[in-house]
Amino acid sequence: MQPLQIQNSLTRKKELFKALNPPHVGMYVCGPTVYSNVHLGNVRTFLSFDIIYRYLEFIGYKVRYVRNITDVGHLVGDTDDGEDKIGKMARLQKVEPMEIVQKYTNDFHDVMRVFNILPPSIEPTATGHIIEQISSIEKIIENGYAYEVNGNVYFSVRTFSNDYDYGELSGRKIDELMSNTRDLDGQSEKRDPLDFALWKKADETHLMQWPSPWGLGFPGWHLECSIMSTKYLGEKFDIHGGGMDLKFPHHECEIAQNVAANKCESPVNYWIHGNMLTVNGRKMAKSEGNGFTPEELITGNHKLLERGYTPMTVRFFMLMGHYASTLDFSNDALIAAEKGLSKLTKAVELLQGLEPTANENLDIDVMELSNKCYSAMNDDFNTPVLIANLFEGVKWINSASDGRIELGKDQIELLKTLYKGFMEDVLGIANESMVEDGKQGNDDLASNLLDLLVQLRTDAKSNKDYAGADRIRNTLSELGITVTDGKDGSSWSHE
RNA sequence: GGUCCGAUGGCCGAGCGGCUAGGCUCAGCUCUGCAAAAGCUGCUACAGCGGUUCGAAUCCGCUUCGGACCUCCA
Repeated sequence: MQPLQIQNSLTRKKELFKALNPPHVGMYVCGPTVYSNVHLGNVRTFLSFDIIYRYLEFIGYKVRYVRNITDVGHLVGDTDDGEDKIGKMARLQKVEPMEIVQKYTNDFHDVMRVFNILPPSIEPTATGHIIEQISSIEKIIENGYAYEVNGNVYFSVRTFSNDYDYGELSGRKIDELMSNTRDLDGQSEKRDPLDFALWKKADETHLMQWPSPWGLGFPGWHLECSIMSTKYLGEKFDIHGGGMDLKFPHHECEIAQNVAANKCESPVNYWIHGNMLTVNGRKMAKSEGNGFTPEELITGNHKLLERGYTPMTVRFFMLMGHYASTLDFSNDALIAAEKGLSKLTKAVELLQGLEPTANENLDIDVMELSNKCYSAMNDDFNTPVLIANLFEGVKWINSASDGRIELGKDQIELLKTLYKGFMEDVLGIANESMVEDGKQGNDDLASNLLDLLVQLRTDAKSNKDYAGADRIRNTLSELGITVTDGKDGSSWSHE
């Protein structure tokens, strides 16, 4: 097994990864609240954990990857008296809450597929685990860390912090939190402003409600993740991930709930937080109005976009930065990524047709490059360094293809293994034409015609009819077909 | 106000005590009928000011600027 180092948010240190029960790994990632379309910032987080999932599998772990769908309990606004997000959308659109849930779950899945983000092993929903949440609340009350008021149940942060460490993940001190608590309305029921809701009473108008020992109501937002991670991964598991913005209070509350319910130690060994996607230096967020959807990005139909970009370009762009750093979105950066990706994929295509020479090239050490690729990923999933390494190999492939250097059979085979493994399996860079081009099937005729045109142009060239040759190339170029002369003749490609 | 991050060449973005990633852009060259592609070469940067060290983009302090969290957010 590779010596994998992970930056652990809990300890704020880079640590050697040790699975609790190798080769099995349990990983939980906070999924979306399905009340609206996901935007690109959301995609970045799920992409980051897609890479982590892929790499763990790649180096031989069997990962049970749980990523939830939040379909109830996430409230709108500042206080615990806010409306449920799903319920609000249902009311506004005059549909059933479950229609909202279904619609945006579908959208989420579509987006994940377009970006080649793998589905998790289990994708549980909050509404599917109401019973478990209720029994967990009962346990927390029984253990003395929660109390009921008028059909609402609150977690007592103060009581909990007398026995355990509240704030270990986010580095908060409970007294500082106290002094910084804002004065909000609607918190009179709570014994302490820091307390948070485990169960909320539903009034008659509330669209989503379930019976409970405390009357009709619905579960608090933080609870579902505690429940579902425990249910599918156990009281103690390996990795918990999510966006940086969930660290506090969401993840902190999750830990507290787990500990309070099970009287156990900290439930997660490695916490991993993905950083934000920014626009002009500011976090992309719905509230900022600077977020855009994957569809807007692909079509280019947005005021911040000069034109559209393919999903793979976006995926590659995001992987050129480290998951734990903020990444700033810009047209220039996307264009750079687009060109870089094209260079990389072309080289990989060339690699497939490379003819080996009799002897290995002693100046080129493919094994060393391969080791460098592993090292990069072992160092906290450093995809930018991995990509830099992959570009090293691109030079060899292109040079070999141009006949400037020679590569032996073993070297070519090793390169193929390397690019298949790291490009496809780890980075998840799929062949774009295969992903987007469903219409390729009926292109046989066009393809044959193009071959003919390129042949005609080659004939023209050998007759030194350069004007004719250029006319064919220019006309095709206007149609989006690029004709390229190589040492083995001319070829065409379609953007 | 509190807590915590960050400031790297024309742009994006790694590195986090010595060995000066990578991509994109730009310029020159090679190849080519011309292009394109590819290859080679060049543009040799680490916010500012102090300090520690034989040696600092990397460690420490201060200053300036930016951001995140503290409230829903991936």
